[in-house]
Amino acid sequence: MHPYRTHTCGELRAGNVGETVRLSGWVHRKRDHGQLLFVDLRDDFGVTQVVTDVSSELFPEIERVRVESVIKVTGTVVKRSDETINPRLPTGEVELRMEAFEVLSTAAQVPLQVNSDEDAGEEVRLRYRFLDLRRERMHRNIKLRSDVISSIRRRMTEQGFREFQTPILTASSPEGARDFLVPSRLHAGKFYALPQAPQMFKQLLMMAGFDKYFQIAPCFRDEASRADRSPGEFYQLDFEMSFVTQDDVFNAIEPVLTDVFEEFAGNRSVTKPPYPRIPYEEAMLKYGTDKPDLRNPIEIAEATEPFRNSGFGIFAKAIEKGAEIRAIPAPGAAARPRSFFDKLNAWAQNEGKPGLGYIVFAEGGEAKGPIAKNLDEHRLHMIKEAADVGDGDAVFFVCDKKADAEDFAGVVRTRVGQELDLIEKDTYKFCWVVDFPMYELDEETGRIEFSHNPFSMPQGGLDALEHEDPLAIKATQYDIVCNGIELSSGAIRNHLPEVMYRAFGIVGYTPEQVEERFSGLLSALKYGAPPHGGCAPGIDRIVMLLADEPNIREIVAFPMTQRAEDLMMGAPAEIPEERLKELHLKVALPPKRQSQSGEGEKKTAAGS
RNA sequence: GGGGGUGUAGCUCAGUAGGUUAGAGCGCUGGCCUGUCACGCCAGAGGCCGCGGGUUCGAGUCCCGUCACUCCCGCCA
Repeated sequence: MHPYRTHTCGELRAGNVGETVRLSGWVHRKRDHGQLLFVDLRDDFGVTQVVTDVSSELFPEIERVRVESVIKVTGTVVKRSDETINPRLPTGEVELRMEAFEVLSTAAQVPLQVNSDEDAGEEVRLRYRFLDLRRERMHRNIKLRSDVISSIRRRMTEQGFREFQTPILTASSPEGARDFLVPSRLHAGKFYALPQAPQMFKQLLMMAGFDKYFQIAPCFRDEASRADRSPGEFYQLDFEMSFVTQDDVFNAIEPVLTDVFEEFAGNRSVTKPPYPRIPYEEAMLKYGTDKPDLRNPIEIAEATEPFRNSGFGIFAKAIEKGAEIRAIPAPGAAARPRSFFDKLNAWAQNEGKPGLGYIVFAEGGEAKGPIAKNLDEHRLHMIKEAADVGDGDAVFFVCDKKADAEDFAGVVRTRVGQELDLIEKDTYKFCWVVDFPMYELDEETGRIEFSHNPFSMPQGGLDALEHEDPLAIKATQYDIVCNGIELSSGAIRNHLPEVMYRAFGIVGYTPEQVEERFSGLLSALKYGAPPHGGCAPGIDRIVMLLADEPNIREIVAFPMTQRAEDLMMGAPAEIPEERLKELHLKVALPPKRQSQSGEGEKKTAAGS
């Protein structure tokens, strides 16, 4: 017999009755009746009930075993009597009558209850992550993550993509987020950087003639975290393809995403290819964001004209000064009481806005509300047309400078959708946002900057860069959005050095500076580069959506805290003076923080 | 860098208007219990009320500072 187990804890069925078997696992729960004792034995695969009573000489011994200890049990599989079958357990038709047992590892009193759904504090969960991960929900999430990644790998390979590794120790990238730096022992005063993404390397693989690349790529960025953005590191399904148009990229990834989502979505529906493609400008107008949540059916409308020179002075004057009006339809809201509109108005004021104007189009055809009486029939009709509403609906209005009006209209759209319970449930709605602007104006400096990825191919190429208003030029760049969450950014890359020089010239780089900063990429472009493009959907966010978790830590096995500390391993940590010396480093702490590390606050699980 | 929330027993939380000895559930320890599956019943131990300062006759409670966890803004090409 195997020294640890003949079966797993999720395996035994009525068909095994009579067999002598051995199980190993954690003591999930104990029910001690004094003369009779049950142990729920748990492993990765399930739970099996073990039973013994006072007739066994081992009885006093197993009574003393604490939960979460690891034991091995040998015994006979017996059928449970009809009234003692547990239908909630796959193994619930049988139980293991204990004949021998051995404690393989004893557990101290646990700082969080593994066998309970009760929420535990974040700090305790992270400090004792190995216990937290034993709990059912986390265990399920991490297994889901593993399965999702396997499925993605298989599907990408089936699509003709080949998986590559790219360096972890690389050079600092001059654009974008803050890098994590690694000091070099061999090169005094020099540093490696951890990659923010394998962007350059995947492009270089294209230039090396590998047709289709992908990687479940670790990415490192030293930026602040959010609920949907883990501090420090995260993973992308990074892929790139040669000789492709934007449509080819979409056609390659859409079936992978839809199939992966359908595989793990349970009874939730998933957008089928082709996904809707929404130009950036349209997304900002209709949804007030560049990551529209299409589960919300409300579409914002432009409604400046009906208010121009109208009797509603506040809006009319603002329009004179360049403001625009956005109308947010509220289908069916005419039946709502006055308090509904007052509540939303108060909410808007709480958000720092002057208020939230509205018109109610009552069932009888009458237009009500503080704004309506200032507008004539014709203007009211124009609003109905623009916002595509009829009697029984209401419309909210936002009036501000274009960008601010768009932004807040988007917030109102979400809020109204929630209030009216219009958000579709149990569905994954994908779309592409396309035609991002290549450049934008920095409001503070008045200078033109890249608005997203500087290595995207500008639409219209060199000709557009030379002859068009930079702010009107679109990039061949696109985002995948699912349920209002940005999964990915991608682009058809700029593979032409002369276009690169020109594109960077517009934001003020001399050709020499471009040469200096991107020498690796540029030199590769000069020896025959295929037109290429790709994308990099975030693995963590995909798993988050599939696991239906609101926080990214719930689908990462060993996440750091919001302030990018690992409470279990105690990272980051100070290092001994000799190591600093070896690395040619001197630490110069800011004066204020110099001696704040004591206080016993840094204890780790291992040390306590 | 800025704003909000939280911090009380091993864990999750309650704690009234600033007033006697700070409570509950789970866990833990001991006792009883032969069909439970969140077993049940009885008893007990367990507290730097995050930390430091202040106001007050008196602070878990009010004020100031600080630390930790967290959410948001900035940031994330």
